Amino acid sequence: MDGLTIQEAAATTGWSPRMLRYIERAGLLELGRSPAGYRLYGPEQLQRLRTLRELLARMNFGLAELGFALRLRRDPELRVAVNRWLDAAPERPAHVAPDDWLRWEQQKHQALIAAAHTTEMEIA
Amino acid sequence: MDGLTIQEAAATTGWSPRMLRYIERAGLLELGRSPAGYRLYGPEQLQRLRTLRELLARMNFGLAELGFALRLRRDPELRVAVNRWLDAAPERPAHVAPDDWLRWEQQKHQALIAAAHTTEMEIA
DNA sequence: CGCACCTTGACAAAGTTTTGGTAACGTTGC
DNA sequence: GCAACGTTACCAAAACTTTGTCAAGGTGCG
Repeated sequence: MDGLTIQEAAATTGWSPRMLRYIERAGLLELGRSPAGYRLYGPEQLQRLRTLRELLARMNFGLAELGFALRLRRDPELRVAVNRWLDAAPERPAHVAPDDWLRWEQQKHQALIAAAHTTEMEIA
Repeated sequence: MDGLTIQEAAATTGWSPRMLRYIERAGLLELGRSPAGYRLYGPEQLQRLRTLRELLARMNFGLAELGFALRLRRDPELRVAVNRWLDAAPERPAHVAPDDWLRWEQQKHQALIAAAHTTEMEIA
């Protein structure tokens, strides 16, 4: 059988087995199965899982959001509806820093504020 | 001054004043302000707010997700990164119903399962 | 057989987001 | 000037997501 088992995959990708199942459930990764139903992680899947880690960390978002992006590209009706709504949207990105977005409102970790790179350099 | 105050807007759109501020903060709606700093809701904004309610209810997602869609269309780097990752993704939408997505795992409201319209009619 | 792994399903601790409230202070209009 | 509204900032309850863990049972292999 070609493919690592979930525990081996966890070891080489840094995800926990629990999260590997979660990711599959979210529709973000398709896996082969052994005759007995064991998940099989091939080189391609392992690569994708590692990339996924970097992506989420680097761009600062989560599985739910990626899941929505996927849903968006698969469901034309949804895509149209969302785009239509957004098309009438603000062109000037307001004053919110690109990192913030839907993630403020937790003035608990106010340390984050320090990292704000005020996007204010194209006024004139 | 043309535009309703937040309380009036709340009354005609069905959102609470709290949520109207939240929506603005999320970058999903741009508002004019009175000289004194009062938010001003014009017909256009009111319309958008009503549409927004329908959209979220009908397509079953939330403000966070819409915020991500907005972020996605404004941040090219993010868009490219996400698309590149998804491009290597499963073409056959797995077996998950379009409503589910990242919203299962709460077997508490199992009533939802009844509404699942199994997308299984193009096998042969 | 037996041990270490896999499966799914459930419960639940943690962590975040969502939403409401309240406090402190400014504005509007009678 | 006072009542009814607006503003922001903060705290906190509720809801949801994320992640771990455990139970009941199947698989792989020495």
